Amino acid sequence: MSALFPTPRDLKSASQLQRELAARVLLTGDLTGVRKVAALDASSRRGEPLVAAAVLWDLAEERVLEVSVAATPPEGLFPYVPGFLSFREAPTYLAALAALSEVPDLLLVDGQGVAHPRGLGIAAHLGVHLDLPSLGVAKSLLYGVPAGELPEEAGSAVPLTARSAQLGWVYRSRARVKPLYLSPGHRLGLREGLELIRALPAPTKLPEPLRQAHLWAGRARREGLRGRFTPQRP
DNA sequence: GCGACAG
DNA sequence: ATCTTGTCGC
Repeated sequence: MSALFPTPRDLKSASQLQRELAARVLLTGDLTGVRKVAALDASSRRGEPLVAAAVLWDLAEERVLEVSVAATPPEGLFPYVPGFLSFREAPTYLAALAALSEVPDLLLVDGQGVAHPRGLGIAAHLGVHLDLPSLGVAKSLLYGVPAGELPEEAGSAVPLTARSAQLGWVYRSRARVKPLYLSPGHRLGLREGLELIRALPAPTKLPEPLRQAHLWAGRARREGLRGRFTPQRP
């Protein structure tokens, strides 16, 4: 169920590993058969466990099916270094995913997909590791250049580019809010990634599944919650 | 050498 | 990521 997630001993070997895994990334794939997505987010404070939440979301019914929470003690955490986020957060995400009652069809991850200096943001890393389609949804830019001005209207998007190639999209989920940075992680096309995000409800800047994951991770950290939860059906 | 830098 | 009061607006 859960294979090894290698933790490099330094940033040199970490970069090497990223380049190797980036070569396995597949940037094609559509949404056929994608019914349930798992949204992942984490919450942490210095000196405390890092808490991750996985929210299983039903695309057709537009609702949370279940939530799982996992944590990793501070001693076992890779430090946060820009460009190496997956080594810090992915192990806890894998634990949260393993605690779900079923395997999702696609991962929605808070962070970059292939819009990364070495082509392996956390969404791409998780996608390749689990061999699952994945999409990165970041709240700020790490790598790449927006191709032009982003219109103020909700739903607008402009390509996110680097070295004359498109890596993802700068996307406006709501009018007059800061944009999101989308990039496929694995087994998903650029257009399909945008299509998926546009199909998700977005009452706020973040698409609802990710907003729920954010809320659960924060609440779980503050209240010490762990395990699996099944929200009441309306 | 300098600036940038997901969460 | 987290900390943190008030404030503006529906």
